Amino acid sequence: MAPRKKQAPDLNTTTPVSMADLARELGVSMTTISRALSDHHSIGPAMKQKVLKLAKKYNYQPNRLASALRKGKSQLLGIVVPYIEGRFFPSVVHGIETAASKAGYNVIICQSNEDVAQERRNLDILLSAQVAGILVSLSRTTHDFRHFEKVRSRGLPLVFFDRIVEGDNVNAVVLDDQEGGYVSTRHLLQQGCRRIAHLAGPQHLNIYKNRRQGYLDALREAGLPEDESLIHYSDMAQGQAAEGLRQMLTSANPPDGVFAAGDYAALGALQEAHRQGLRVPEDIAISGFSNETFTTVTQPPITTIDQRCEEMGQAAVRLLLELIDADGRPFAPRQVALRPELLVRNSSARTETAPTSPVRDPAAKFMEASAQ
Amino acid sequence: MAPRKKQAPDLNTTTPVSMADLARELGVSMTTISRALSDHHSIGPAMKQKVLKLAKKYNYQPNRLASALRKGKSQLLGIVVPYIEGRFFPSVVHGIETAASKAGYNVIICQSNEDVAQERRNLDILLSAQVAGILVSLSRTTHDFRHFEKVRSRGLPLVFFDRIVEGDNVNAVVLDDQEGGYVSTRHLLQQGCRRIAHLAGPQHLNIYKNRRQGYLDALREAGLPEDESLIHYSDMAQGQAAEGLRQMLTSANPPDGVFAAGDYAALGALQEAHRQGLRVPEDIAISGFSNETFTTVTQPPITTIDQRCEEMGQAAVRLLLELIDADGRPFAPRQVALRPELLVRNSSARTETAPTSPVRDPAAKFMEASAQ
DNA sequence: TATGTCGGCACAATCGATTGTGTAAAGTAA
DNA sequence: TTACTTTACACAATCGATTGTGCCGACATA
Repeated sequence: MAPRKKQAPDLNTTTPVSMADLARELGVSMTTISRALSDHHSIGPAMKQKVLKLAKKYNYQPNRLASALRKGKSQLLGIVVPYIEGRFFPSVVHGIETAASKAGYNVIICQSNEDVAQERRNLDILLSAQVAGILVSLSRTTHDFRHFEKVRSRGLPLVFFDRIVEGDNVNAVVLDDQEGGYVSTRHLLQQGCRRIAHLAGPQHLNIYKNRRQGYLDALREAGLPEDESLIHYSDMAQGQAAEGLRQMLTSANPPDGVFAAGDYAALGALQEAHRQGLRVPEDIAISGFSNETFTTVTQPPITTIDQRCEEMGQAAVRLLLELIDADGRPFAPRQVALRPELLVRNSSARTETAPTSPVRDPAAKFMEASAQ
Repeated sequence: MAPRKKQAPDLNTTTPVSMADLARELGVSMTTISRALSDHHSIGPAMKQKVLKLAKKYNYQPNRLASALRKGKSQLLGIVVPYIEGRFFPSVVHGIETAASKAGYNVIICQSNEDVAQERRNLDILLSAQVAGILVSLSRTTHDFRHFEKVRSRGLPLVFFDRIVEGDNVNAVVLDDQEGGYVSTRHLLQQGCRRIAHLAGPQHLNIYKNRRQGYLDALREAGLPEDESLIHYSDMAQGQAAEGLRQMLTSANPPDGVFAAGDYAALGALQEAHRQGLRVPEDIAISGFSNETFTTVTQPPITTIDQRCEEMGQAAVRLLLELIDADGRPFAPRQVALRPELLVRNSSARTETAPTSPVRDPAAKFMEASAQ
């Protein structure tokens, strides 16, 4: 029935030592061991020392399962992301894991693969794993949010990041996309651009809508008119963006700057500009969005917006830990908006004295380690 | 003492239903519930139906902690990687998570940050979390492997991937780097190159040593001499590689092809070739290694070797699951070497009829979703 | 009818750690 | 010295699920 204790089943495998083993060895109760290890006041210093020493000697490792079962809470955080690929999500996960482990938590990670059903299953799994909190970035197919009600009804801390449930009764961390569009466009204006095109993304997605709004804000602030003929809508693919720019360049009054809502679109624009024999940034300045790795290796490197991936992960964990610490006490939901960071590179820097890009080159870290 | 049951502590939070609740409701023992849910033969079909129905009605979720505690094994796999950044590790993790969840396991992920001490701590954490198995890619600073002995002594399945402990008494999955160097070089030969330079990496790292060996194998097979003046050693940074190629191009007998052991080096070579006014691939063909995202967006796109990141993750999980299923029974350690995949792109494809690159463009998947 | 077999379910121990309460002995105050 | 507090530890229940064994009734066999 019970696995035989202290008896190697096969070869030289060892069963880990438990508190009971320590207690037996010292001739005290398990209570004493447990409290000594957690530095409880009701245990004398002498006894504490003895226990600590023995634990070290036997290399005692507490069984987290047992502890979590008894306490009703594990030291695990759950993450649900659409996928772990590309540049964005891995970086956020990196930030999450780093912040979590610093706080003594470990993370169990799930992918929804952009599928609501799997997102639902993932939540169930995390619930049954008794995680202490959950971090979620929604799948694209999630339009019904009832499965999160189950999490809330358990009183389990829940924080959304990047792809969030809109509303002010949720805890969430996002990038301020509007600000990103604004600073990008303002930068192009500062470089002397007066007719700035915008390669816009699908407007039913908030991120693209907000980036466009930021673009418009900057134009208005500069006293420039909103000109729909300078805005090209696409799904942000390289080729489509290039085609969009090509059309605008044939007009009587072509643009002298491009704010692309995504780096692939910016790349398409850059290639199209080259095809048209335009100099970048002298004839046309270009900026993108997302700080994809390749933006540093194009000729010229592309000015872009860094999305603060790691900071987003860290901020999400901070918020989640606050919720955990609140432990069910009333907590006013909070939405955090991270300030995007403009990385000025040569695709837009016309003046020698243009602010140089801070060292946040995502590639730098891996150049010498390109083979992992 | 015990958290009050069935009593909302605060607002409208609910405690999950347990087997005991179901048992009470049906007036049967917990044994019956447990066995009915696990389809045990000693439970009648009628009772099974009743239990299943009630479980569904109350949305019963088994407490995995309790189950794992009792059974001594959880449904969790542990991953230890140096970091979750760049292109390689996230993709492998993606493959791991996908394969694991398909098999009913979830993964808890740890970063060593290239630090042995943290790698050690991570192992301890995973042990105390009672994971069913561990997947490891070594940190760069790991030269002492004793901490893995603890894992083995617990009889816990252990599989290394990519950065492995050398030897034939470990289970491991790697890319066949030598094969990668071989097929790359052979491809360049097929394109008509006769003086192929090699931008090599640090030879104390196995991956670079093996890539170089594959390069030499292909040359020998083609009856070409080994020429050290055509090999430039560096740490694979873009600038260093460019400088290396520049020197070779000034020689009396310049190369007409370049096999770079890394994509950043290949990029440096490409840029240098352009600076020298050379046409790529007509005057000089270039191929890289790793299939970094940017290789598809350069002009021309760079031929490279895909490292089968996802397949590596999946293969590692398959091996780990075999070990888990073996459950301590003798198992002959196995080392799996994945066949690299050559992606022919225009930096090396001289003929129109050159084999076109299969659709494994890492960027394609995210082009339309560049904003995550 | 007596014995044997099997299906169907309950008892109770168990995994390992936590914790409210009980209870001695030691220390302090009056 | 008596009463009271503090110190230091043990008892035992508990978290929720699993499982070897025992038991009872039903049915089959001789």
